[in-house]
Amino acid sequence: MTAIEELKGIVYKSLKDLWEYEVDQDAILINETRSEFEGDYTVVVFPFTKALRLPPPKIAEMLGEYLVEKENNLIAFNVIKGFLNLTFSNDYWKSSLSDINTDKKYGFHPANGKKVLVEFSSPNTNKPLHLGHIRNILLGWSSAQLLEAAGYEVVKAQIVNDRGIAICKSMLAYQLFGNGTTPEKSGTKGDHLIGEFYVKFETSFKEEYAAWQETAEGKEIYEANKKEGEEEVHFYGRYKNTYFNTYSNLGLQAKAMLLKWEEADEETIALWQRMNSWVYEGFEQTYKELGVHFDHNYYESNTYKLGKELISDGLASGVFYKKDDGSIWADLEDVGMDQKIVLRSDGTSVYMTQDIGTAHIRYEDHGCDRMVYVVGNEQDYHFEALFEILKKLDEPYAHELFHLSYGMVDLPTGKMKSREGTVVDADDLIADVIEEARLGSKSRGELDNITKEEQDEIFRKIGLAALKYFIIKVNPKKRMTFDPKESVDMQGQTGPYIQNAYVRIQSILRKSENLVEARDVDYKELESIEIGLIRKMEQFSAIIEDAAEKLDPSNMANYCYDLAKMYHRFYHEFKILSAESEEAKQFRLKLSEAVAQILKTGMELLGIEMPERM
RNA sequence: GGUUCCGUAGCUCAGCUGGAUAGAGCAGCUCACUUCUAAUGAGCAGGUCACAGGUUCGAACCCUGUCGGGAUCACCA
Repeated sequence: MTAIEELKGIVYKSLKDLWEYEVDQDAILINETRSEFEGDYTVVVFPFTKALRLPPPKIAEMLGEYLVEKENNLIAFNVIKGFLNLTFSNDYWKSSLSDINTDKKYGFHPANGKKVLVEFSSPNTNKPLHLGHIRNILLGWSSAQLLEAAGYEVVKAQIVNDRGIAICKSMLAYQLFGNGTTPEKSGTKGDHLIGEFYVKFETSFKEEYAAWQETAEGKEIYEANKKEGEEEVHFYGRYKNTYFNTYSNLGLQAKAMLLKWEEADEETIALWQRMNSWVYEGFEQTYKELGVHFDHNYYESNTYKLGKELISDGLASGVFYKKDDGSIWADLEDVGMDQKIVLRSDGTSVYMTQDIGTAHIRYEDHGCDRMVYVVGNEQDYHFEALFEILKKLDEPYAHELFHLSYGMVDLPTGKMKSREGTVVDADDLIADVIEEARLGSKSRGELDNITKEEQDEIFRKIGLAALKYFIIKVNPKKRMTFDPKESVDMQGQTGPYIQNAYVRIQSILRKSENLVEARDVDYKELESIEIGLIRKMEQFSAIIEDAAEKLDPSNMANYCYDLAKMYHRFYHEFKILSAESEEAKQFRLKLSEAVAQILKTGMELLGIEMPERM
């Protein structure tokens, strides 16, 4: 229970005692008192005026008197208009600080007996991870951590899109141009190697298409199918898919390969497994660098058939209907959407088919009360439809599904486009920020007398903190601009800034000894910033709850920054080891220790590690 | 065009279920290291919260409309 919640209960009871007024709990609003006023917490009494038929200042005055008289922890109040500012006793703050010091899991919520599955990352196996995946992974990971801290049992899952035409393109290009190379032979990370062949396919296809456009057949098609006044460039751009499916030699081969794959052709499967295994090795390395892992991997190649059974069940029970051409559809018009295809006329599965099957099997595997899908907002409509379909299918978990929909990541130069080669590669980005951290640290010389291994570990922590914080601090649902220059910044509102507050505290704690419990320290006159820090820390639990509930880690990121900022200011203004008295020193050491603890646990929930020095 | 998300300082972002004079960082200009880590702190400057109405004691926040931007509306994922 947080201080504010506790206070709410007291106000509720007081209103009843004083005026026999049973207020709606939600109507009680309590904030931290703004710094320009005297007091710690502020009760807003405007909402009570109507029921009590008294002017706001009068209510505040009476309530204030009553509270101060009744509550030992409250020692003073003042009223400004409809705001009742309450001041707490020093003993209260010291005891609150001790509560933090003695509970390593301060702010974490007890288990609530519910299980939630969080799906994130969900890569395709035909190319390496990029900046967009990083936002996804960081959001998924930190949301999972926050949910766990909020009392849930959490399963972290990814669905690997390991089959389909895309991977066949890479496979074909490898057969045609690969000369039997491997990650070892080429010295290229597995996922990057496969990505190269994917690109190779695309460029070859483009050449083939361009040549075809010059042929008699190409011209003929253009003349016959162009729209009124349509230029060649525009027409051929639009026609690309049709060309791939009907005329392209490479397209034909890729599709043949997909067919062979579906027929479980031995040679094709062997190649597919071999190439995918390279990709997984590559992904694994990137995940490790990012400090994330999964409890359960699902593979599209294993689950895509499961959906089909559910579709035929749904067809039998009238949830779906079949068109004349054999394709199967869901009618969602009763919930304000349109018709959605769930199975192609040739009986092969679409994205939706697979997702229906995956949701089902996950529930069978884990019995989750909830499932969270971390997927970009370009798929908002798809998930809305999926959730509706699962409801119609009467799936038991269907009402507890959430799409953590996040905005695209733009570059200062505009959108990331793989076709234009403006995609920021995840591994490159990680290497860059670590290098930047190394340069910054070297110029400071603070780490000169520790081993190279220890240094490297610290550079990694600092660099990744910069990168991760830069992305996580932004509200997930917002589209964000990723400026590579700013992402390696280590000053101001950044990960390293927060780490620095922690490191400063560790440095002090290394030089101190014999810490005494804060509540036993005979320290009388707490500074307002000292109280401010404790007040801030008291919110930690509420921030965890809020961030978990809203699936919004940026909440926690901003909180950690606020706390670090306040500590930096405190650090500058007051001496700790050479404080004016032994009592002040003891108190401030405990205060610093608590701040370090909250910063560390808070940042860990975001997947950001703290170095002991920097 | 339908649906949906967004619009806050030059730039990147906070701003709680509506609460006191809208906050940070970056960039710019000052200042503070013989001192517990200056990856820091203090200060200056910077705003028609896209616009117009409405709801109310009170609106950046809620409602309606307008303008601007993104996404989506595939037998793609």
